[in-house]
Amino acid sequence: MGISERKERDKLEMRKNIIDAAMHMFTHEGYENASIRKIADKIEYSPATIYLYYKDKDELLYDVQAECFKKLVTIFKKDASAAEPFTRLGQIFDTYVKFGLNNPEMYDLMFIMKSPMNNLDDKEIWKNGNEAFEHVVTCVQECIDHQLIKFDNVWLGAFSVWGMAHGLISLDIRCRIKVMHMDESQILDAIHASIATYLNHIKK
Amino acid sequence: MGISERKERDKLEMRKNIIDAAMHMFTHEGYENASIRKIADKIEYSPATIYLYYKDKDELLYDVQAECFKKLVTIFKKDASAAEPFTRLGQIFDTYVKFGLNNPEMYDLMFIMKSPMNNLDDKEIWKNGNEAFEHVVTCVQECIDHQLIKFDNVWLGAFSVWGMAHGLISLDIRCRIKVMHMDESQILDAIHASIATYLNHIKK
DNA sequence: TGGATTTGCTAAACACTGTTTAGTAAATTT
DNA sequence: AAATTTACTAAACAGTGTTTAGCAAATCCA
Repeated sequence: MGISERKERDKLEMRKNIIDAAMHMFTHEGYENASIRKIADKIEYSPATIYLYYKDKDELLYDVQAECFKKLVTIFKKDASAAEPFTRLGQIFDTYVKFGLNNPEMYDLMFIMKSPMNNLDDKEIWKNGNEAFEHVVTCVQECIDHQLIKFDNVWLGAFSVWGMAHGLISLDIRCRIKVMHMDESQILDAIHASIATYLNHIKK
Repeated sequence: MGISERKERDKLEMRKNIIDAAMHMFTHEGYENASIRKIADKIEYSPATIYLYYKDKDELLYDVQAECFKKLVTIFKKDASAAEPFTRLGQIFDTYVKFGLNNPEMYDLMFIMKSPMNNLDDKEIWKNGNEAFEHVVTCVQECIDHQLIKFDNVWLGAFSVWGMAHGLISLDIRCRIKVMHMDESQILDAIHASIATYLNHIKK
């Protein structure tokens, strides 16, 4: 009997429906305005229905986050594909920064907001972020193998690179760069200059 | 007549009262549980009273943030006071990281949360953060003057240093380091190792 | 086919949140 | 002593995430 299979499909379709609505709400109206009620409105169901498919808002946001990471990984594959490892490291940096600045709401959900991480067990690995991070790890590993950067520990290298990029982006997104007398384009220049300088500093 | 002066004092005292209660609530129960109602409860006034002294929650949090920065600057003066600039740069780094990891709620309010920055005009400078940042700037300037680091632009140097430190701390505070198979003490080691490595890389 | 049961969904409520309004009692001024 | 200003609050408004009770429609079993 294919009924239970169809129901399984329906269930997944409904979840997809909810995720899409949430994602749209999120990127077009901002997180503040993406309430369960409004998401429910968008898909023309009652708010309570969402709780039949998701235990709470955090669980839903975790799935939306997964969607965001799919986009980032796709962009990584497209725009950071140079064969030469150090060149690719630079591309990864640029792609990451561009993604963050062009999609602040997504970046927020992926790397800044508390919410979708609340449900994650302390020991559990963060599946959503893992694939994207592996891109960095692989690249850093190749750089080390070819003696292109001043790191010998992969994790340390990948973590440092990520840390620098995230620091710059998140300070900007959360409006903390106002300690300097800079307008928007100057800030952008500063971010890119910082990254270029950093790459220079770790280059062997 | 000293009456209006006393009233001015009373007004300031009340604001101090509110700030202290908010700060306590914030650091002891976390931001999520620091509602206007609970802060009002703590100082034994009605919630509406707080709105006689602050236009909204953001404005209050901005003052609490100021208090947090006072603490950071005090610690900077105490624990990052080496005369030798590059040594001091390392101390600033360590102090900053230690402060962030020991006071995640304060760090959140100072550098991650959207809230207290909402009221700030786009062109307005961020007074709260400025003094602390000037510590970094001064130190980086001295490092450049003595040709101790591979930077020639002060702002770029200070911004990069800050970006790296902030990136590592905020990824940790917001539970994003779960991409690596690490327990808490390993993460701490990774953060310190990243900073030590970074300092090594920018050292001339 | 027809009655029992399960499924999918929702209206309404609960317990919160930040914020505003209308009104009151006390302090101050005239 | 009367008028006015000040300091404060109870109650409401509009919103939030979430739960509960109940209702039709689809499905299952006789």
